[in-house]
Amino acid sequence: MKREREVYRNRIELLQGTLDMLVLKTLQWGPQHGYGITQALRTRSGEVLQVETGSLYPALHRMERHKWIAAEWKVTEQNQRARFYRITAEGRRQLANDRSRWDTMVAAIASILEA
Amino acid sequence: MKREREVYRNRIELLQGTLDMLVLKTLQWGPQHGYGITQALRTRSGEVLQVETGSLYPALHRMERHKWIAAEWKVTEQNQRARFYRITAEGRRQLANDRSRWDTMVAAIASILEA
DNA sequence: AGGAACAGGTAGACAATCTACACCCAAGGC
DNA sequence: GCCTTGGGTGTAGATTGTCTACCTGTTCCT
Repeated sequence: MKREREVYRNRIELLQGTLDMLVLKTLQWGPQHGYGITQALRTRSGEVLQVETGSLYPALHRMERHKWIAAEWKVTEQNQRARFYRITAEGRRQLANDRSRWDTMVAAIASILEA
Repeated sequence: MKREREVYRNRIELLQGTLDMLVLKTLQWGPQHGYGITQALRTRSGEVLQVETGSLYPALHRMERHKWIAAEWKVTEQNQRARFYRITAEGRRQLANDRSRWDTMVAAIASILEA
């Protein structure tokens, strides 16, 4: 287990399967590019969530294939080209689904931990 | 992704890495054998958490190797031989650690989802 | 004799994530 | 002109926990 490493870092590996939900949620705030998503998740979580590029980009491509998000090349405020993603209607459905599953699971775990 | 399956079942695959924590917590209520742990988690979570034997037994063996739990063959009330596990001091430390990480992550996710 | 429930277990596939790279561009300093 | 820093996208390969789908054996009840 990776958890045996001496230094614990707050990678989302602990919550495998929640990255998609987090990305979809981020895109609900407005279109964003990969780098921007990473930063948004980091700052909005109080520096807790660190998404690796090796996790993020495959996830974005996967979600694009599933048509949960749609992409477009644009130029950033820094005048750099970047791939902007926006959430689709299907993505919103997926997000609602993920959230409901997440809430159920967290409640279930809580009922165990607080027993 | 496994999540593409039509029927969603509440397997802990969604929260990969939390099984150890749940098992340790269960053992804090008292020594228990594998089959009993599965049932305890299922009933105490309101039938939400379904731990597969193919996940549980490898996890138990892993945790025994790490000395988080210790095992002993005994006979159940049903007069069947079973391997009873109890949590060790190291296991309690691990549990505290896991819990703290879990709480941090859940709070971080919540801060994203509720933004 | 047969079946349901109890109990432990494994082999092999799967898939998300991580580590560690590579590449390109823009802006600013010197 | 050159170099560094930060922005931005991406992949290959390894790791690893979990799942699916099996198997074995026992006890108890009818």
